[in-house]
Amino acid sequence: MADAPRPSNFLTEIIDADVAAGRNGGRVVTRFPPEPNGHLHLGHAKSILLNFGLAARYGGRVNLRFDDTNPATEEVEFVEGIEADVRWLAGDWAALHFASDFFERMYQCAERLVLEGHAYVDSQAQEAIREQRGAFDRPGTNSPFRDRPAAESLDLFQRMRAGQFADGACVLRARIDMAHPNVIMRDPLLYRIRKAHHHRTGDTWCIYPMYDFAHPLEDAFEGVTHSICTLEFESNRELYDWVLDRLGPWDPRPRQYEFARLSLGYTVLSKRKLLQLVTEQRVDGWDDPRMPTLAGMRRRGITPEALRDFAELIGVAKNNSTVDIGKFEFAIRADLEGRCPKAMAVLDPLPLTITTWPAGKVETLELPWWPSEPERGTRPVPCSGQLLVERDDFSLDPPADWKRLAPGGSVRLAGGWVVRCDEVLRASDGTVTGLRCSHDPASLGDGAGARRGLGTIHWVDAARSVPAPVRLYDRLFTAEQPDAAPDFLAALNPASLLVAERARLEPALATAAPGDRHQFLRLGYFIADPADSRPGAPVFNRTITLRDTWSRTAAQPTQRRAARPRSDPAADATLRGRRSEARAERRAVTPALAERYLRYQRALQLAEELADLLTGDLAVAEYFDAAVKAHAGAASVARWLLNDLLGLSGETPLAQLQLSGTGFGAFVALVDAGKLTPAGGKALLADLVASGGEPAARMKALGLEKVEDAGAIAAAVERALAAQAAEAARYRAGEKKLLGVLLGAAMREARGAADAAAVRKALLERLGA
RNA sequence: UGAGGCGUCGUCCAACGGCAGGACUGCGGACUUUGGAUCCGCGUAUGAAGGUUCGAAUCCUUCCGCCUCAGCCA
Repeated sequence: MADAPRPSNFLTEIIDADVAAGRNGGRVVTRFPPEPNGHLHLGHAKSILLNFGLAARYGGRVNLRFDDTNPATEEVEFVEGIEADVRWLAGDWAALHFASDFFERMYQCAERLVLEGHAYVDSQAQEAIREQRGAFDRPGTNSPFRDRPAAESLDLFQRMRAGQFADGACVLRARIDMAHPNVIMRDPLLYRIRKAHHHRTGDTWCIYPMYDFAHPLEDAFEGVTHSICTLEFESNRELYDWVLDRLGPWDPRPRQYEFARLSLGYTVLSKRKLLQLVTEQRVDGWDDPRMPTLAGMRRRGITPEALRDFAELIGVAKNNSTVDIGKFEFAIRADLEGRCPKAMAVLDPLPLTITTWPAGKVETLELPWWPSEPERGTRPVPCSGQLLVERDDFSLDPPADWKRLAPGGSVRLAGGWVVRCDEVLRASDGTVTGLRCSHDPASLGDGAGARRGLGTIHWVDAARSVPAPVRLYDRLFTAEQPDAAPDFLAALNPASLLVAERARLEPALATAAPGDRHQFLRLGYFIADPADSRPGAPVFNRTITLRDTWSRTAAQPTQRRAARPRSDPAADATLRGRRSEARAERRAVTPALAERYLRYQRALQLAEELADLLTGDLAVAEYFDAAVKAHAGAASVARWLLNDLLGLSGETPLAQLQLSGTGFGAFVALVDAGKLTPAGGKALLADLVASGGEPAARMKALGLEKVEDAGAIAAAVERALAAQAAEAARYRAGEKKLLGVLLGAAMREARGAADAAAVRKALLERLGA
């Protein structure tokens, strides 16, 4: 399993491309960068596994780095906890780093920024800086200190370091652009004064770098190639690149990528809320088995392997999504099923007397730890005429499909005999206090008296079982989305921890070592509590119940959710687009565009929509003009430009393309003259955009000239059918939807140069349709 | 409102112009000395509209919806 190929995702695609391109010399270095201000949880597990997994997959390295740039909230206790958690989950890292180890280098980088005019010391108060930042739709304003001489900023910055200013008196800011559309880029803070004791550097520093300055530098110092973080840092990437671009050169030059953080049903995964649960004592500490922390899950009995399987199950993408908790539970059960020996315990005992049992007789059954694989060993299980069974397994008034004990009914004792309930003992208040049963001595063992349809229940011997508390953990929240409510504590499950104080274990479980796991037959998976359990005085935690198809039929969660909000087509049709409006506004202030907008419609006879699309940007309009000058077919020039060229050019402005407007016009002329098929046209255009050249010459060089020769088309069809023999057979057998595949293959054989209708006709004839 | 990102079965993830697939859940069945496990079967999903194309989840346009950003937190 460990060697199974990990599924690919958008990150592996990026890295595949990087490795193929030889970027960073083919190296792959990742990092997991926690801030030591809390304990790791399941969300971090996804990130850890991702970073460790990527490093392993590409033969690279992964570092553990503590992002300890804020002395106010960070503690050594968390450093130690996090190291233990990461090691438990993912094993060893290549190198251990602390951001604080880089403080001197970061400071030198900051001085360089100041010297080169990219940063300045701002002596304003926090409130002034905040007000000057502007808003999403309103540019900010410059600080009065923005243009103070570099030498003055440098002196101030050095005095900040020397401790000559109080907290908040001044800050170091990047000089970028207070009107930047990305608010993050409006002269962000780089350093602040914080006269606090740091858990590693003590009182050496009184200025500390901000995340946006420190993080890219830490990555660069460590030689990280792929810096993977969560989606909310997308806006910060621009600043990440800004910092590195001004302080390089770097080798490797790190790049930041973002993925969607994990969100899980019936669970909260936010440090703040988890901390609140702990401080308000809603749970018993960070390692309470109900907590989604690594420490809690470890104590709950969940294994690192289960977590790895889960991470693989949910994948990695950029969609914000909430994973069904059932998926998590599936991963846990699947893992535990394979590793837990099975034994018996009774949580809520009900005495059962076997009236037909010889008085005083005690028999010892050798029962397999793994019923389906008896060769893996057995344990002795004592049995007498006085047993204990689960109270839930008896019903005075059973439903029709009841398979357990009921008055007059029979059931098999797991690993033992079939018993029949002859008499029910009840207290004066009606409570059932015991059962009297008769047993069939011939029903023990394989095949002997086997009876179909009989239920099986677990049991322990009354005198020879051992009492032990068993903690029954359940979901911490009753709402699937606790975060959705104003107060997530309202969704706390009052029954998330129930203790079975009267539980009895079969003797073999009494000596379990802390951390030992077992399946308790029919009840679930349990672990001897790593902290509180002792051999001889066991305490068990329930990791998870068994899948239960019987009880779940009672309370059925509704499968169908509220329909996704749909857009209203009628409204869509009548609404004018914002982008369209933006283009109209640009035309209103740009006569050159307005003039073209009208001319395209009148002189060139273009539809209004096309004219609109072409006149939102002067560069596009000019490119179009040049093309039309070279080839008068305005409508098809417009169509090819808008539908194909814009897609192919991507981020590159048209003016910077290898293919000039004139060349593009020449290209469209070829298409319009019928020298090229549309498919061939697309292939040629892609080539021209990628590598330039003269259209007609490239067309000939690439062999894209339209093929009309029937013989050539027939040959292409033959080659396609030969290559797709299996699909062709399936098509002939009736899978008509495969025509597309066969046609596609034939078109490719003809390099897109053949007329599609002709190929289709030839193909259908050849297939005997 | 400015910028950035994301929309595919109930849920999560694939499909990179050519057969919309896998996993979870649910349902049904087989088997069973765990109502477990195992095995088999069952799918009304591409947010909407328009365009390009022989062919669109995928390319273009427009609209709709959701998420993130205005800490001297990370």
